Amino acid sequence: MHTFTISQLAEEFGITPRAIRFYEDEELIKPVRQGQSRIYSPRDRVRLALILRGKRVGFSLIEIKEMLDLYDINDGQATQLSYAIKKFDERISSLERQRADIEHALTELRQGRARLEVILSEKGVPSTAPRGSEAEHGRLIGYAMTPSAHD
Amino acid sequence: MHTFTISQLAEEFGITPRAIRFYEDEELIKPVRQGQSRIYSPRDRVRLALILRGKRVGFSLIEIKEMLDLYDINDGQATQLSYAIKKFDERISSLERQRADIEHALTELRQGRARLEVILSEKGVPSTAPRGSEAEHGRLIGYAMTPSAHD
DNA sequence: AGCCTTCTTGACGCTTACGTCAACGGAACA
DNA sequence: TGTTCCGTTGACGTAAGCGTCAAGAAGGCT
Repeated sequence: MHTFTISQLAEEFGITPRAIRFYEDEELIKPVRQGQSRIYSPRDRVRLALILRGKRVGFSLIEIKEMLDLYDINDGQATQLSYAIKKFDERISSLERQRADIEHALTELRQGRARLEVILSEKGVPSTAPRGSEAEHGRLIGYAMTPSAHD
Repeated sequence: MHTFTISQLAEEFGITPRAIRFYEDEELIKPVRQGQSRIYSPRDRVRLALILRGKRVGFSLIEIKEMLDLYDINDGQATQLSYAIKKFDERISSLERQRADIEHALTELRQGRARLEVILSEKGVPSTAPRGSEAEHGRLIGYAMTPSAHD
């Protein structure tokens, strides 16, 4: 079966071996040992990909560990399963909210960009190609924005 | 005009005064002073909301500060405007990617949840109401997942 | 045998985003 | 006047997520 060294994975994912060892310290991966060297299986590689994806969407390593542990459950008791489902639901809600936040931020950024384009072209320098919608005048986003972002 | 104290804003947004003062140290907000006390305007309040939204979507305080500074530009030079547009584009790309990651994660979480439901009901305990799609058998996500999450 | 490269295990350092005292300053109220 | 609440400014502490040496083992090349 195909295996990987730590630096192979590090290069493939654009991280350092140090980071990967750290994930092992935190018990997110457990590669087998050949002598004292670490040997990573395809399964370990997938876990690493999941770790990095988790990080990108804003999870802490501890949260990622919890989720990976949940992924590994396939013989749990009913109570454990219910707990897992609850965890998943929490995670889903959190992510849905994060997605909504990102939509908001994207809308604002696109408007801001359009506004900048207008100012720029008004100065007689039609440079960068426009990317989104039309723009209006007035101040850049800012105070007009609806402060709907409470917790 | 309506103003706010630090603890009013802290309570409204579910954070501590300490955090708000920290944002001031990092120059993300600049409330006026009445004697030695801080007085927050509605504008400051909106900035605070933007800071928290930025945090939720994974930006660092420094990045948030940069963006807030960009929002404040309305008389910049052409070169500065171009730079700002570039920054916006980078931000937009980053956010679009993050959104895609979240979509992936959500899909996987929903599948995982469905799988857990199946296992649970097979055990004869039809408890929680299903939330999304159908489910299949086999291992929970895990190794079967396409490791497409590279950088 | 000597050297290079890649791996290992500590161990300390650093940044971010605050928490947590400590000590003090005013307004308000009995 | 004393106490009780806000508020303030340091200053130090902390958790997360690694970076960065340091020092050594282990294999391969010449």
